Amino acid sequence: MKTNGVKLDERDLRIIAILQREGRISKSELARRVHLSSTPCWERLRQLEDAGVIEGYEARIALKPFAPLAQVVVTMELESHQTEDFARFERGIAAFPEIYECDALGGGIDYVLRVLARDLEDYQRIMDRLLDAGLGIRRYFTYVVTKPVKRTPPPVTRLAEPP
Amino acid sequence: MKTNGVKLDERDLRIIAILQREGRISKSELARRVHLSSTPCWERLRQLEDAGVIEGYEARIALKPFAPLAQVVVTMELESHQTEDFARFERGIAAFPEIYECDALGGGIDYVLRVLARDLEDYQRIMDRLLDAGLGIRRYFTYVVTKPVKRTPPPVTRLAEPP
DNA sequence: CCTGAAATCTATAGGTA
DNA sequence: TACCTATAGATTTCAGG
Repeated sequence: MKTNGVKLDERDLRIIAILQREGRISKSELARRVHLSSTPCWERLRQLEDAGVIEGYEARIALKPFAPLAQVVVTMELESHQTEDFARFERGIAAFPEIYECDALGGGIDYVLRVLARDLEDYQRIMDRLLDAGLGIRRYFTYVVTKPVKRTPPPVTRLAEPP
Repeated sequence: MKTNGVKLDERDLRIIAILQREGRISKSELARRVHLSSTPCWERLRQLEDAGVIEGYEARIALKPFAPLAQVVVTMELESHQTEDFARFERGIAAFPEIYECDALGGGIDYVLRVLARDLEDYQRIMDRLLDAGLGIRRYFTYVVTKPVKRTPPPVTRLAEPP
């Protein structure tokens, strides 16, 4: 994947903004929206995909039909902060499909994770397994999601706009 | 949107799992993968969309090409916890496109947000505007994302599997 | 960046178990 | 009800200007 030196012009940004919200729009409709005929639009799209700017496409699935469920935000602190400690932890959580998001943070918390479980008992079982996995976790805090409030695609195209 | 009383069988779950990772797969290829001819597969897909199980489709965009940028996780506590206080806050953040995720939490933190900014100065300007918006914010903590570690679609289909 | 056209896909009609 | 085949029309992809 090569993403350096990619020049994104207005049209590329518009293509990106549209696909962030309508990932399954037809290519001909997309071309219409950005005022191009289908070939050049298609070529831009292919380049954006090949360059890794567009990483992939995902269906967004409602959680409601899968209820009951527990969506949990977890903050974590490691015992020790050597490079290898972080690496071990990060390798470790890869093996937990229930942990579907994880970011390393600066500022007093080492990691924030998201866990999807059937209920809190299931969540606790997952965490017990995680703690038993020897990943050097010092402590963690559990916050159950009580209500999803807002969710949009990351507003990346704003970053390219004038302040 | 009606999502109650939706019965999801093995094939629906398989369709969902595939579309979570390959949102732009063609319907004929999808049918092949779930061992159906295109018509019944197409009908299932339409029902999943109409029932709101599939909420939409999104392109996943790499952040790297938009660097420099600052991705920030923010935890928030409100001054007061009446229904109207939460409602005002939630209405308020809707007006901030830079805040692209927000969940209400149980357990000592009221909300966790994600903010995408150009840099930390830009982030601070956004937070200043937010604090000036009169949303009843008592205090907040800032955690800069130093490294995205893991990200998969929410593993919803696991919820329907036997423990 | 365009046109044009073959290959492929989509959406529907009509039929079987 | 759930699946199948067949097919017209739309879309995608690519060659050539």
